[in-house]
Amino acid sequence: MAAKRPARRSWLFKSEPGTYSIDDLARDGRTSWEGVRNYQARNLLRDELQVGDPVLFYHSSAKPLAIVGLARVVRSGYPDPSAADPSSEHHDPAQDPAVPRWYTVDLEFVAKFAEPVTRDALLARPELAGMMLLQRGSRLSVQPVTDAEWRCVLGLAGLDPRRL
DNA sequence: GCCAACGTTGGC
DNA sequence: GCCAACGTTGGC
Repeated sequence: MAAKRPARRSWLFKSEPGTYSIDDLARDGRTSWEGVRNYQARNLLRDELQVGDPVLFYHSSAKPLAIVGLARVVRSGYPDPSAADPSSEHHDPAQDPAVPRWYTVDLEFVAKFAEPVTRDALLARPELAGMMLLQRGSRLSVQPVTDAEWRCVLGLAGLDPRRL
């Protein structure tokens, strides 16, 4: 029997495009996802995200609200350097330097959708009714995405999930 | 700009 | 450990 490999999991990252957009990621090619200051998201970044995991990139507080492209995890969780940097707006003065409190991962640009998959389009799909992004009050900025949700979103984007 | 939802903080 | 106050997120 083949050795069991941990299942690859899919994720959704939220970002306000005025802060960091899919175009910024396309330009940079790769970025460190610094500044997450929520323990639930921190736990995912630190413990769950693995190199190679695919990521949906969502624009929040934007027009339109939409999933706008794809990224990939290229470095798994490591201590967020901005937390220990007094000059950073994300500096956490309460963090003990010896005990990192916040974590980040590195993302690589994969694709920008030809047309954004809008929140309205997502809401119109019955099979996405349970998607975390669409639950009221869901504020988590890093969210797990099921395989079925992933396939549905890529279908809405006009992409074949099997070819990625 | 409003406000619901939710997380964090701090007094007790 | 409870819980009220407060701050933030983010859709509308």
